[in-house]
Amino acid sequence: MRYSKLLLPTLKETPAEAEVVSHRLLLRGGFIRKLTSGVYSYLPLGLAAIRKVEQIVREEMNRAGAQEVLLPMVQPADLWRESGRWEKYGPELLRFTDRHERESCLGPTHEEVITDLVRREIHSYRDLPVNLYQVQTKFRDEIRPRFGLMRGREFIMKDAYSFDIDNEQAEAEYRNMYDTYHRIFERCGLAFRAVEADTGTIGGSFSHEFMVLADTGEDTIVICKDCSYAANMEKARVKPIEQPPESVDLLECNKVETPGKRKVGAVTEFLGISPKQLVKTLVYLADSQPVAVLVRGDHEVQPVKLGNLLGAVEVEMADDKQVFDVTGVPTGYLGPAGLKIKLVADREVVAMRNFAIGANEKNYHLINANLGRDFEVDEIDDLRMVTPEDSCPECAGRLELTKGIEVGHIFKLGDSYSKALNAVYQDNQGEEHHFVMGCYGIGVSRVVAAAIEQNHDENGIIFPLPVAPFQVEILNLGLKDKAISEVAEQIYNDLEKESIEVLFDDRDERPGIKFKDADLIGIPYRLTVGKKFASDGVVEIRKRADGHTIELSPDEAVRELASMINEEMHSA
RNA sequence: CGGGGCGUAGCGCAGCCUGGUUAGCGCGCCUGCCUUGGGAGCAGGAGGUCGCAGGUUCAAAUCCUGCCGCCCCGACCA
Repeated sequence: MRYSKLLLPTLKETPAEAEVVSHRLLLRGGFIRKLTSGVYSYLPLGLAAIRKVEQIVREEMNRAGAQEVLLPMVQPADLWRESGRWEKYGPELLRFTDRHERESCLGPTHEEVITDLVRREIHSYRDLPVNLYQVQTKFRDEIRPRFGLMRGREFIMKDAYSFDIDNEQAEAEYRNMYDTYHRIFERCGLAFRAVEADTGTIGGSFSHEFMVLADTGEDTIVICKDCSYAANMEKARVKPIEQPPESVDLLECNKVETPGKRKVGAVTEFLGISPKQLVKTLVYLADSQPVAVLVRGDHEVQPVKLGNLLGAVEVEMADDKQVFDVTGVPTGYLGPAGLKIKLVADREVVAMRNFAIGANEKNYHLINANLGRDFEVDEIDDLRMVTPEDSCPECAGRLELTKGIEVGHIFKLGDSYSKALNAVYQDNQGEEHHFVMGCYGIGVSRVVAAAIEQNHDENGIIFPLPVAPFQVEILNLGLKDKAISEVAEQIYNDLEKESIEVLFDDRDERPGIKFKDADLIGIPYRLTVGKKFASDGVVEIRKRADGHTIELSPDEAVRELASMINEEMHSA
């Protein structure tokens, strides 16, 4: 492709709206332009990168035995009512009515549609298992779109749905997809990790997220340095402590005045104890029902774990006023003893002895309180966030917290959708069973953003070869010099003959501009034809990632590039 | 939705507080000259409903009211 013919409007300055690096570079590099909040147009370079990811995804999905389909984006409300999600899904589902007043929505995901298709077309165990996927634009009316392609309202997603005869087969397919996802992200040249994840609103029994490791990621994940355990913070288990504490004498529980001491730090300092000897009482609203949660003073509640324990969809912390309305106690002095609302405790609290709690009275705390003697709780579970001080729940090894960008998510769905939509097949006895389903998503457009978040420097993008819009960029720095231009043209033709994807910067621009643009758009290999050819008969190959430069004759350069690229593409 | 901020040329901004000529600056764009290994230089030029609608005023980018859009911080997710 000739640069002079390409719509590639690079920007010297960063548009004010872009905060994160991938957003900035995608805008500056002329990959995308915003139409409206969370909705972007893909320009040729942006599309090329998207296509690269799509191609890898298709090859690996096909290899894994899945078949590609393309499902409608506009979906009837009735189908969503059947699954119960018309009510459940919330405002993220963009709803509208057509001219006949039929209610519809824009597909944020396709469990309903695919299950409907399969229930109509597949009736026999002989046609199973089946895994159907598509690559399609999804629309989710995000509360707050941001970060460019990282969290748009409209985005390109690969979603796959598997239908199996039983759990065993479904789990085999889940593993198949787990392996396939590993291959996909490896081929994309990304550093990533599969982590145990919460199943969220899609539901189902277990699930993994695939996280691209990048400091700018929105999710915090926990990985074990000593084994393969990795999990999303929402899900990360805390290793149960060895039971129970040596026999400690239970001291007498006393009320002490703690004037104005509300925060854990202030209270413990005042009392001369460690935050580990205090239990804090936090009030949450779980589907609007108040519940008090007990955790050790230096720990944090993990709301998703709490929601799972309570079977609640929405869990939020109560504000000071709500707390007072529900308990009659100002925040800072809440305690479990005598509280009238539902009370749950983190597992670790059980092992504590003689600890401090709020007295449920302004300016007072209780010391030497003990669970079982001074108060009871309704339920006990792992409810806190893990910390780097915890050890791995699997191997007791060292844990590390890192940031990640979720680019893929796989779920074992079970039969929740097939039951809701009454999707059944007959087994070899003629008996009807519900399909056992799984679903598997990859945020294709997000993968491109994540690749940039993970691979860039101060000058611009450094694309991994497999997802780069072009593999090589040729700079002709001697446009007015016939000999130089002829060689540049020759190399361009030769590389294209080798099926190498090449962008040829043949613009009538000064060298500085070409170099800066080349760095910005991040094509992995740069081949410069300039005055060194005139003087020494050599051209220059430079690797964007490490700046490594070699000088070769034009013929050698073509051969060298072809072999480097081939090797790199096939080593993954 | 709650909290904060912004809307002036394609992009980045100044001007607004304290109303008053042809609304500026840098980058980009067009023409010519010149230059050609890291976003050159000179000369000339095009480009603006000052987000929209009302209002106050002799006079509004500037003051007031309402609306719209966008960005950032929290709850959602590929």
